[in-house]
Amino acid sequence: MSLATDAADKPTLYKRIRADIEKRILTGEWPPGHRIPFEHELVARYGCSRMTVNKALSELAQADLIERRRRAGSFVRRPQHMSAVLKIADIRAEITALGRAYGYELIGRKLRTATTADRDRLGVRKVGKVVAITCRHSADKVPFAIEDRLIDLASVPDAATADFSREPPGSWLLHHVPWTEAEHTISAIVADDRTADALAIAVGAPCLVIDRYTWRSARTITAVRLLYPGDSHRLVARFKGG
Amino acid sequence: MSLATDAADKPTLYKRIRADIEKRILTGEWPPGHRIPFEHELVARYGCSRMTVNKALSELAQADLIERRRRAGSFVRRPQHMSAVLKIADIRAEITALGRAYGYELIGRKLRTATTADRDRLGVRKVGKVVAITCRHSADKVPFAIEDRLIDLASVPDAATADFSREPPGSWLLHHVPWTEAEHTISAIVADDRTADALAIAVGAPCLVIDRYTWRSARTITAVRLLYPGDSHRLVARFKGG
DNA sequence: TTGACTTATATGTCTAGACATATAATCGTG
DNA sequence: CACGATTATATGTCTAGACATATAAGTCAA
Repeated sequence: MSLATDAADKPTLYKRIRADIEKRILTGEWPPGHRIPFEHELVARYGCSRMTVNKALSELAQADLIERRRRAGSFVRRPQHMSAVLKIADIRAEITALGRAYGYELIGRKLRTATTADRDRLGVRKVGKVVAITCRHSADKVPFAIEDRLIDLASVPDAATADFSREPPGSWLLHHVPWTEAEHTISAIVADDRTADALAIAVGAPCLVIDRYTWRSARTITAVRLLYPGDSHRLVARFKGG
Repeated sequence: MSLATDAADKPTLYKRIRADIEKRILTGEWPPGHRIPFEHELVARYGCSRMTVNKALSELAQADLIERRRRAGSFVRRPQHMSAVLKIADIRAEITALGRAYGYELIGRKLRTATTADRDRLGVRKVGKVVAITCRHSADKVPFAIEDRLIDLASVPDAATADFSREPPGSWLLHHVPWTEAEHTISAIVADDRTADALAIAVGAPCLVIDRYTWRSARTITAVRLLYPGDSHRLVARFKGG
């Protein structure tokens, strides 16, 4: 055993190996495309078993920092695309996290057989029932966002009887319905009369729009459009890359 | 040695174990907070060694689907926050991927000692040199985005001599400078005179704004503001969760 | 030159153990 | 009952092997 570089291993060995390699990649010492030492070389360098270096390299591969190719070796991945993790919290959580008082108001709720427009929006072909909800979220009594949502009752039957007059549909869905995939589209618009009125902003003021579609295994659950005052709301996405 | 459920293991064993557990979580059979069987129970169920189930569980933990607690067991994580992966590609790649002709035009480039405003924007305290660049990206001759960028020369000395009259600074940086972290802020504004003119849109039209700050190990590299016509540009974020 | 076959090799997966360590649960004591 | 000490236990890490498998590289014949 006798480690080549044992230097008081506070963290565990495989973590040190992983950190060592990560550092060289992130500093640019090992640029994209560079071949990382073979497992047997790292085994010799760190004086450990192959399973240990394998664990370190596997985690780096899972994090997309390196690419492993049989017989060829492991290589530093090139910064494929700048991808960012956008945290889109439940609105209530978002507001309370800011230390502001959360307010919620149900504006409208309709249970109806899906219209052509509804089916188009949800991306379903079968005719079925849907719940359409419009509501307003506020922070310290100031309008924060307008939510316009459609829920497919074929996927979420419980939504027909859920009480959305007190609990926002977003929170209810997040806690009652498991989802597997979703898609956001972010765009900007200017407020028309109705929007301006609902958000208590001027007509022609900028608004940030988030359209979100949520599925559970290829089955649409809900489609929602969130409207935020564009000058006061910001989406923040932090990310890491190589 | 004699699998309890061996059923023609096309994928490898640990992958099947991982997929089995993942499925139960995603279908809601094991809701957030549910305790996953102990490793020794899974060892008995699948008739394999502990390292194999450990690998499956470790990957699920790395993917944030479960949480592991010593002595207590492994638990399904509650859907903490809806986090989305926002792919923000290099603009040139984004446009060519749409099958449109990419156009680039350098509007202004200045090398100067950082002003107070520059230092504030880059988040640096020391006085140093910066490069300020303004340029326009277009798709099929139509203005697509206006880029307003500041590069810290202390972090990226090569940027002083790089030729940004032909290559967009975003592409150049992505291919020449490794980065470790970045932050995006997305908001909406309405076009003022200068913006409207540069994007060939009407004054008062909505614009999507992306402010991006990029660092390499706590050191600011660049700050950029991208302005898109809000009605024609959309940011798409797909994501998966539990 | 090209295509088909062979070989060497790096990674992929797995085993049957081991000791370390954090911590939930229990037990004892003031 | 409250609180500190003890114990049991599940995960965390690691080893020294093994065989599987994809594939880069080399070999040879058409």
